[in-house]
Amino acid sequence: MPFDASPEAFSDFHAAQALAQCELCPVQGCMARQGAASGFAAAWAGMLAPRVALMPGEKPLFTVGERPTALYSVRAGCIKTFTLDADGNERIRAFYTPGDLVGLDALGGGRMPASAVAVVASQVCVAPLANVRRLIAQRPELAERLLAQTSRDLASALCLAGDYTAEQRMAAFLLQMSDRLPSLNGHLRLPMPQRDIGSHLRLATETVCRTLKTFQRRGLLISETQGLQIVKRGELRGIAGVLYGVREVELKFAA
Amino acid sequence: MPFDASPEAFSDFHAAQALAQCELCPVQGCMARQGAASGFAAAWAGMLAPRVALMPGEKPLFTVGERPTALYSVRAGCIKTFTLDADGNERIRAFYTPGDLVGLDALGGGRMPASAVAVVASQVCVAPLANVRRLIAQRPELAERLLAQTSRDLASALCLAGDYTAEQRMAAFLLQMSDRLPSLNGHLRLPMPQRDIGSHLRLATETVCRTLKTFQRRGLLISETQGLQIVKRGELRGIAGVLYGVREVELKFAA
DNA sequence: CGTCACTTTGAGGCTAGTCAACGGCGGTGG
DNA sequence: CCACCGCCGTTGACTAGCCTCAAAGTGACG
Repeated sequence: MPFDASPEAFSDFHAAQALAQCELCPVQGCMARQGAASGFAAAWAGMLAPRVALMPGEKPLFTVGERPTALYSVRAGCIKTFTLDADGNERIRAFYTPGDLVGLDALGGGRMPASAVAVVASQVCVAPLANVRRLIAQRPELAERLLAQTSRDLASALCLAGDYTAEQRMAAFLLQMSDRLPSLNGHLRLPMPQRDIGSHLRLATETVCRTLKTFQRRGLLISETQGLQIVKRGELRGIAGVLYGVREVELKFAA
Repeated sequence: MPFDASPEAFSDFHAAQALAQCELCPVQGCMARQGAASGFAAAWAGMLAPRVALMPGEKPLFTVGERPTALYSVRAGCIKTFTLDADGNERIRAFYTPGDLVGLDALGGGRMPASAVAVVASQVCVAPLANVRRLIAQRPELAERLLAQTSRDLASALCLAGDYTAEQRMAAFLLQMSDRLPSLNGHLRLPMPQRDIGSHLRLATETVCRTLKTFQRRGLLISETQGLQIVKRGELRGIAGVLYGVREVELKFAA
């Protein structure tokens, strides 16, 4: 198969994603909220390098140890970042879906802390760091947005670093994905295989599978080929607990 | 004992820490490197609220769920951030030692994702967010520094989120602490009890203790009352692997 | 219709957690 | 000055959750 990830080559599903407008981009996203700063979007868009298409199995977007040269805004598809352990196994650090910024964890050091490849046919916008720096100097609000996004990533990474059971992790992961991925009337299609989910959540693929089955047996969801349907979102939230950003539980702590 | 954490009340050890100059502060830190921007340090220092003294067991620096109002630069001592799980157990998200910035993971959301208390008698500089924002508008390089620091925190949090053994975690933690804490000719004094270390590394306190003993039995370190001495730093690095930012191992991956 | 990657299921083992008990140290009060 | 108490660290025995290994089932695709 030739290297072809143009929108035409996408499935219907991905075509829908590709059509998502640039408001998805966290850098541009809050424009509407902030009103003003009308020239900002144009300034950001104007410094982007040409968009890049990525297919799974193709060349990585970047590789661990490289010098960081750009930030990447996911426009369609799904990107994963990972490192390899001593046995050559992937340790997936994060999945990035349309609207996410890839590369924020490299801004502090001189080296990429991970490699990045596409999980499915994907498109990313490339923002060269030199341009980003220049734009920051002109428009400090860009820095604030990047900072806010990095901060959110940090908060969720710190959460994932905690000690939670397989069910808690899976529940939180599914809820998160259903928030971030477009669902076609309730049917959620997970772009990554269970092996990747496990590698991200620190679970064996067998455990991922078994946990899904358990959830299904309890009627929390219906698993389908290459996807699933969440039935009892509330109960999943209860299982995920703190891992899913809901704060109702905190009232208990006062007691 | 009254609320008194003035330098005079500190032990010799903490007094030494308190004397650390403001170059520790990551916001000011790279001044020397960057040369130029001479007015920057003064601008930063000028907008700081009065320094705060904290004692363990006293009122938290901030509490989970609060609206973020400031960033905090640790000047002396040790601060930990944590949340409580359903059973009321602490889950320690991070330790902050002199030179660290606390609160970066709150910049993206409207709520503090954790509470913060002192582990030992500590002092922090308070940088009100309103002032920070104002200063960012004037001096974009501040945003870049905060971004770099947040990015580093993110990279290390993503690392800690991975699947590693008790020994790997402990080795990485000890190496990190020996980098960040002042050591008196090789003698490293850990400010936090083993229970806290375990809560941070997702290990039972018994496991922390056993792992330390194992390291000692192998001659990697000598554990002392309230501290330890690292003997074979190289071997500890080998155990920590990717968790400690050393990249030598990567050569193996090429094969 | 065969291949291949992914998913599913079962059996067994290991890491680290839990539970329980003890020793040491520092503070506190008689 | 010493007995007491509480926190912390230490050690052992047992347990549980999850991983490993193995093998069969399923779907996508050439």
